[in-house]
Amino acid sequence: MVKDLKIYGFEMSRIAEVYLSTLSTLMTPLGIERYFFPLIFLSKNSGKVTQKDLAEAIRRDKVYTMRIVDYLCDKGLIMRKQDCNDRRCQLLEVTAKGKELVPLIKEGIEKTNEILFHDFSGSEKEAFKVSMNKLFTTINTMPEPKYIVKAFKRK
Amino acid sequence: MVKDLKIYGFEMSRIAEVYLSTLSTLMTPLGIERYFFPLIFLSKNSGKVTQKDLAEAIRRDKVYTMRIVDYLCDKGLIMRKQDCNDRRCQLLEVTAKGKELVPLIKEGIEKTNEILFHDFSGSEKEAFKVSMNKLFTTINTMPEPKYIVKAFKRK
DNA sequence: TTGAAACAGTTACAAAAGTAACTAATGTTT
DNA sequence: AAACATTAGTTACTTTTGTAACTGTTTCAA
Repeated sequence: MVKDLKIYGFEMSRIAEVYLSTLSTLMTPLGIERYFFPLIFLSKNSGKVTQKDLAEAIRRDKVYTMRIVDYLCDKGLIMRKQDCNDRRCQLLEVTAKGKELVPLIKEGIEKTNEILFHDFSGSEKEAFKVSMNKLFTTINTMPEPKYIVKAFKRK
Repeated sequence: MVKDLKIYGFEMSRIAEVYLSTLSTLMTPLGIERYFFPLIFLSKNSGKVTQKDLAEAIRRDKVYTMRIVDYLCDKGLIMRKQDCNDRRCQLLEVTAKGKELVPLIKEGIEKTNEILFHDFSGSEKEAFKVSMNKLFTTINTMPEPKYIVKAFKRK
């Protein structure tokens, strides 16, 4: 057991990097290089969510989230709209261009999954998905103050 | 199948982040906040490898690798030693202090794994490890030019 | 043997991400 | 309703990471 010890964090960050850069390479010619997950989230909730809601969905701070929104606005994929009820908020609306892109992103994801999981059997894929969901649930419900800190501590 | 589509890259990068920051939190009081994998690699090959070798092992460019070496040197965990045969190279040697740290890092990894995989059965853990190895092998043998680019493209 | 190419490592600059302080709007308390 | 606290979003600054150009050394072909 000790002999087989694994630093999953190291491998995972490499795999995630390759995963996202593969997807990025596939999608760049179509007009979006990153922030696929946020765009998909917004397309499901177009006009109904604020930056704060997006920040919660992607579990990132509001500055990072604002940069994503800036990026997607610059690309003409979403728009900020003032919320009439609360002028502090802005509702995020996916444009026609953004909506067209979503199915293409999903194709890109499928293609990326095919590349990376090419040697996985159907049941292996299924088991892996279940495991990832478990891990994701675990990290999203962890008692923050005890162990978890920001991505990396500064002094 | 399409309905259950998953952007693994997004989840993985979050999981990796939490994983490494958990480990970081556990290890910081002991004198090392990051670069656990490089130190473990170097401890297995103390005095026998160069920065280039380390760069290959962690699959990173040489500048990033140099920064890791700087960090570990600053902490007094490794030392750069001129290679007499080739004065371009420097052999990386783990200090006594560094060697003492390695088993503590392994304990930290075990503890981190326990936290993150607490709801995994033995066979689930085993299957997950196999899957991660497969993925890691896949990304390390991928035909670079076709799909894979750097972590993120700049213009 | 010498001059171009390759190589290990470093430096310097550019882009991205994190942190904290700020602005403007809304809520709350007395 | 005035003073204070809270909230959404932004700006400004710092740290980290990526990229390219550079230095000194070695290799190899003419």
